[in-house]
Amino acid sequence: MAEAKLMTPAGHRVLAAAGDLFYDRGITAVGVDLIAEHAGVTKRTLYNQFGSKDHLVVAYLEEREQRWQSLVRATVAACDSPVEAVAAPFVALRTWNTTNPRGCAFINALAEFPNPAHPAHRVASNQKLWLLNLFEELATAANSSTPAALAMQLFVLHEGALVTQPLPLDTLTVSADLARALVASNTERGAAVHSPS
Amino acid sequence: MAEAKLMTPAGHRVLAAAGDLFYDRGITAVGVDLIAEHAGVTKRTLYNQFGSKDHLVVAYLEEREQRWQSLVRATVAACDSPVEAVAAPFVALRTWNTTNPRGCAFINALAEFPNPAHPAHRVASNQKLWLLNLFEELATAANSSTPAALAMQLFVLHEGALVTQPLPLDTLTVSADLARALVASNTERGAAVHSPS
DNA sequence: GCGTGAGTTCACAGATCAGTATACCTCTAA
DNA sequence: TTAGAGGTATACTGATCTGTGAACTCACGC
Repeated sequence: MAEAKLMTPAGHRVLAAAGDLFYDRGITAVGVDLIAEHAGVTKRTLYNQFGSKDHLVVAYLEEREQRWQSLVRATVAACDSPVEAVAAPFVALRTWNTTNPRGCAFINALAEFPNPAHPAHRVASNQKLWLLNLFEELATAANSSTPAALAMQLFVLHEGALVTQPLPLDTLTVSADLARALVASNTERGAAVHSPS
Repeated sequence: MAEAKLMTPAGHRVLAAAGDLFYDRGITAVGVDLIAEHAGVTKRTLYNQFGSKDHLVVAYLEEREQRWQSLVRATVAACDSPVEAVAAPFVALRTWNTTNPRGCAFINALAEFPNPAHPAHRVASNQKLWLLNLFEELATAANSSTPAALAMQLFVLHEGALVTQPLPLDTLTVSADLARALVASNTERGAAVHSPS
């Protein structure tokens, strides 16, 4: 991730081309020849920069991870209150979806690499746990009575909205609304629908 | 689907082997040679029975679809009340997960075949819409005030529990509990946390 | 001037992929 | 008895895959 600065111009073009192609068509469906061609670069250069396709896949996922986490953090920082901030990832997701309409790259990577030992699987898995952890931090900061349980609920809602994105349904609005209702009933002293066990 | 009866014994073995391998390792990662070997069958027989790998993939998804829908319907039928039946797919999912611990085959198929024109994409997509439709029917039968909105909420929760299955978390309990709370507040005349728009 | 590193060109290895061809075997039903 | 369906065995095609080898160009900094 910190290697972005010391990456060569051709390396950046390769990573950009790989990003578009992997995300649009799937990782295993895209060959290195196609990536090199789209980057206007020789296959030799690709291998000089990244060593192997697996390493390129990891770089692709880490690049997206960084961009997504930056967006979420900025959205959290822009919130007026800690309570509002708990639902910030849902707001960030709405922004994100406008430029990333083909579902979640990490979920797709988990599907394409079921083996937990595969480096791409680990990156994607860690990304999901990062979000769950963030929800818990935000819930704690908002004085939730049961931050861990609330975080898990929000996490499930978030992933549900993400994974149903390829379908012609507006699930994001549904899940974001429900998330805000859960946050409200779990932080204010109002009547809770459901007190998480 | 109805062709299961007129499938040859070798054909059944092929479909069974393909089912295991596709589900465990991913579809594109498994070649026809491996399937034929695991089925104790010649590649010629595989092609005589299914014509192409794509057709075999479709048969694999349809077989799982049939098994999953049967389980859900049986779970619905075993419920004592219409209100209880609305959450039946979550109960069915708990049973299903004990023998299918590697996530949702349809979500994985959507990730592996992003092209909506691909027959495997269509089968998987239709399966998801079937579940959403079932939720709406169940919600209507339980006298929900807003069955379409409730169904969408339950659907998102269900898919969220499914997609987070590869992670070491018990998201199913969380989403099932929350689902039941939503059903209760949307069918009884109790205080609703949130009235869906 | 001269070396160094980034990039190119292009050929090629070795594997694996989906799918086909040919010839033979065996059981059943007409 | 014989035809045909289901299956086996084996070799093969042609494409595509990841990855490498070796020689070349070019720009920049000492």
